[in-house]
Amino acid sequence: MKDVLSGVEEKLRAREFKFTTRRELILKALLENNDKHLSAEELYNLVKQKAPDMGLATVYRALELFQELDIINAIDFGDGRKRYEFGVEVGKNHHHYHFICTKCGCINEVDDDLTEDLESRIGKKHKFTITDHQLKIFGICNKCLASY
Amino acid sequence: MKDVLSGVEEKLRAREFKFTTRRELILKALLENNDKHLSAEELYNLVKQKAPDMGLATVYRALELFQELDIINAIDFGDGRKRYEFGVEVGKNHHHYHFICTKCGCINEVDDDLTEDLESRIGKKHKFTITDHQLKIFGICNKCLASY
DNA sequence: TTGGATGCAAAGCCTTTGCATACCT
DNA sequence: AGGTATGCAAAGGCTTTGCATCCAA
Repeated sequence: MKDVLSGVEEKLRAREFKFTTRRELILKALLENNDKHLSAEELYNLVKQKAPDMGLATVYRALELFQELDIINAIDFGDGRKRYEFGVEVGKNHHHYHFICTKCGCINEVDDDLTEDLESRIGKKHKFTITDHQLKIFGICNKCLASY
Repeated sequence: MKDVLSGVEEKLRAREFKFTTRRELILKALLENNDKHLSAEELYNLVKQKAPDMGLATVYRALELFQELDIINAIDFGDGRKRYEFGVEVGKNHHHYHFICTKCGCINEVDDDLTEDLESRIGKKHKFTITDHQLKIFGICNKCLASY
């Protein structure tokens, strides 16, 4: 976690952005909830507990900046808002996918090397220059299945 | 194309929805641009040429209905609006993915059986009940590569 | 000190909704 | 005839932006 923080700090400074208290708070909240795929507003509510005068716009601006620096990615799970997760460079397993229950809407992140060579095979076959991929699996989660 | 139209008509009638002229026009425009991943507004502009008094709300309502009947799927390519493509039941190759150029934003749909057994392997491994999947590949398209 | 960062409120953009009217069955 | 479908305009929800103020370097 410390590594990530100082890594981001470096990245910011390298492009003459400032490593402010607000940005650090936002980053920490993201780190502590890495698995939850927070939306901007959820993140805002979390950070507001530690900095009650935080503005929602600041959260949006920080998220935009972090995306630009390839620190986080935005994903749309179909609920009309963007959700965020850390990118490959920040220790996120590149080979994971999201299992989305179409019944209750829950999102499970799964690490699985089944997708490991998919990207390279696709790259070779089609001569694409691939930088990343994103896989969503839709279905019914075990909890919902059990409640039938 | 005729098959799809009458198939949808059946689906609508089965649930006591009406197969109206407007819905048919919208469906046809979707079919004729199957590969373009139209947004609601793009679709609206197309259909408006044939029915100038068409309202944007009608397009949205038709798209919502078609989704509910599993005729089309909504996808977010990161440009802040939903885009639509036909679902598996309407002749769409289940094993395709989208290649999205992070430089120019172009979207290429690729049919490729490399993903064919991925779903079933994941299903077996994790005991999920899978109904569908969605794969996005990000990178630089050939056109952008060439212009460096 | 100085330009970027932030809070607040307003504006933007895509999408949904209410209501009166028009249309399909 | 009766209820669904539609057009129009207003409202909603998420996100971005303008501006004055504040803060990191």
